[in-house]
Amino acid sequence: MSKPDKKQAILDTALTLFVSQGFYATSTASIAKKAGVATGTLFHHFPSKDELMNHLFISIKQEFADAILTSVTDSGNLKQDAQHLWYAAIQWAIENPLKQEFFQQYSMSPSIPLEIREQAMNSILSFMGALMQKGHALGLLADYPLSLMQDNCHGQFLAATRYFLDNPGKWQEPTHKEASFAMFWNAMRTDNG
Amino acid sequence: MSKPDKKQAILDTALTLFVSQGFYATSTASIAKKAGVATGTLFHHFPSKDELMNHLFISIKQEFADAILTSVTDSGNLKQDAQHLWYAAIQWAIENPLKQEFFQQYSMSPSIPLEIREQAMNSILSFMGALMQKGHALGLLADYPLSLMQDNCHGQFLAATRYFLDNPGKWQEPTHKEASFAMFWNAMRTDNG
Amino acid sequence: MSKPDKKQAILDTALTLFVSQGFYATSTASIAKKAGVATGTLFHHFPSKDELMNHLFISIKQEFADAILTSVTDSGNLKQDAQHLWYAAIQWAIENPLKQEFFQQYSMSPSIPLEIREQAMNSILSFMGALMQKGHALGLLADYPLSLMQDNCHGQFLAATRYFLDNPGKWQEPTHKEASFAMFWNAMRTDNG
Amino acid sequence: MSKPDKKQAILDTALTLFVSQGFYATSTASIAKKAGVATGTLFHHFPSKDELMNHLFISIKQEFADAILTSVTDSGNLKQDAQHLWYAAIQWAIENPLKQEFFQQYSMSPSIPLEIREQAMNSILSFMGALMQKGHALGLLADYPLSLMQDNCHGQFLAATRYFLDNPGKWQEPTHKEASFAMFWNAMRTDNG
DNA sequence: TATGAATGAGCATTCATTCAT
DNA sequence: TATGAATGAATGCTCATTCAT
Repeated sequence: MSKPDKKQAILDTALTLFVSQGFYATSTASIAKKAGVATGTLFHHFPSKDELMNHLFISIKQEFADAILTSVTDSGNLKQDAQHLWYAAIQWAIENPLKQEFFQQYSMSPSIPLEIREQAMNSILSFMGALMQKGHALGLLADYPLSLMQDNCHGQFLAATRYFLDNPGKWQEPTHKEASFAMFWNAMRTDNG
Repeated sequence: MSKPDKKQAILDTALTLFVSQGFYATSTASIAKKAGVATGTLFHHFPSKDELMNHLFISIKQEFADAILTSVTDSGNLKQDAQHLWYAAIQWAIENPLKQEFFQQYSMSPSIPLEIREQAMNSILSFMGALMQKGHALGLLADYPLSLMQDNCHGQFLAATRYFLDNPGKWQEPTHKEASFAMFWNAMRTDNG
Repeated sequence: MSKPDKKQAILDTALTLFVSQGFYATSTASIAKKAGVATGTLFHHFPSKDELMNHLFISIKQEFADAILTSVTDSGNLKQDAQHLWYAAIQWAIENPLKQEFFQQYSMSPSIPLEIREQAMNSILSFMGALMQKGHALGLLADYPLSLMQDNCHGQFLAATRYFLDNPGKWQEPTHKEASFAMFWNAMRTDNG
Repeated sequence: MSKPDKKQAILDTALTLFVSQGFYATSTASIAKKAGVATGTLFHHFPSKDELMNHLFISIKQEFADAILTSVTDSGNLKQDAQHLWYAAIQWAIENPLKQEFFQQYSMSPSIPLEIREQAMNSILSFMGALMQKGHALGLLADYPLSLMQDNCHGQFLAATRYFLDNPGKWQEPTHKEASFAMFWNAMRTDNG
């Protein structure tokens, strides 16, 4: 308690402020102040404001990836596995609203170098890609171009989390929860799926 | 008479620079210089950099809304009408890549006041809402919560344009074009749809 | 009425704004706007903002000088003549509060070139000087250094108008009115005065 | 340890430049440059140019108030005490010509918020008020309205310092020095005074 | 590791003034 | 005489970053 890990305090504060005010509207001085450290301290831990941002982006993406990877199941029923994953992903978003908001805001923003953003996306999407190919092979998923499907998948995920973030409580209602997965699954399945 | 229309030059340049460098990384001086006007001229036409941004956002949204409204058909076949609209929307995005990119970047960005963003979104989404209710009534569209469907719709649209913008040429290939609509439609249809 | 003399409108507006906001805080654009003319029009009538200010300063001083000169009497009783003048001067200030305020603010301000200010002061003070010498000669006024007396005179005048401007209504009360002259006169008189 | 006291350098330079060029004609850049610090340093110590000005105004007023309060005597002879004070006040002005000039220029200027100016004036004038009431009680001072007397007092003080500042050397001449007090005293005394 | 005063390039914005109509 | 769009130098202020302690 006497040493509340200043580095972590900086990261937490930066996350909050970047989300609520935007990257450019948040000065390093304000982060330091709100985190209870001196301005110089921020630069001891992160070489620059940009690096702080990148660090945040990468570690949040990693946290998310870890969370859903843990939830991967292999029941032999692809649809059930997909549903399990879909729910786990949205669950994470709802439990980590700040981080999800961060993701929504900065996944497409020029505030983060394209290289970093792509790296983060790929590690998640490639994982989805594997699942899709499995679905193709089983004849459960339609034979659409793979990367189109990935982008669609990502788009639906962002839309769903946006919806449940903006309408807290709806996630508890099975109607809404199940509808979100139904749309996701129907978009890609074949008539067999 | 010569009407060099400096105001339009400023808007065009701002659009290009905001998209390629981001809002904050683009100085008003650089906009003026590239547009061939004096710095003061920018502020003669727009009270502030923020207002210039808002003006851009609102007018581009309007342009888009106008473009798809023109494409509305009523053939008696809802699916065909929806397809027509879907293609028209993506067509517009492909023909106006800069404006579409602008939309992708700033639809969720704190660089634009929430109020302005919501206003822009609503005018488009409410229009989709009407179509969906019609689909519900005809038993063609699944009975999911309306605003969840709207968000999903928007998410798929963003994903599709992202895909076709990043992969120019794919739009010419019927496979991709049709697949994009198929996913969109299947996400929402009933077994009758 | 159809031609409300734009030049005069500019002067009137400038006076009001210079007094209420200060010279530097008043833009030529705001003067023009409030006067109901175009920005260019101001510069047709006055070569520059500074010249407009100088014009204002000189003409107001002239107006004041004219007003008190008109009130000069020669009753053979110097004290009565002085009182008459003192009352006339303060009366003018009370009837022209905007112009008096202008004087208070700019008589010492670097917003107006020293040369202009001195010229304006001298024409009034030299007139006072003549009166004082007369008083000396008659043995009614003390034999203090002349320019010290002039400065004192000016200082008391500014203080008195400040007081009556800040406390409107007091001028109607003989106690206050007479006290103001009494102080003025007693400051300079001899025991015979 | 070397303590270059940059803050003081900024204050000193600002005082000099505000007096010689005026507040608006003095850029923050020029203050910083002449003070030998970076532009940012000025804003590190003062949140804005206006606050720098206010700080200057308030601290100079305080310095003056301190100086004359130190000179207060109570000999039992009110006139002598008043003379002592009058001389001390003018003495301070002559020893601090820059600060006195600053006072003359900005005591009535809209460059400083009315609130700040009044606060500064009151702390000094209320002190004078106490003396005057004592004079009334003793029958030495005329029974004029108190605030009229205060304003008169202030006006004579400004006029006197103006005179001795513009005519350096005269302060050494007893004639002038004594005349300045005589006018001041006679303006307010009764025949007993 | 931590501090915070100091830096100075960079930015949005203002505004007196000009000039083609 | 009147207009108001256009100009661009000048200004107050911000902020990421450095460094002596």
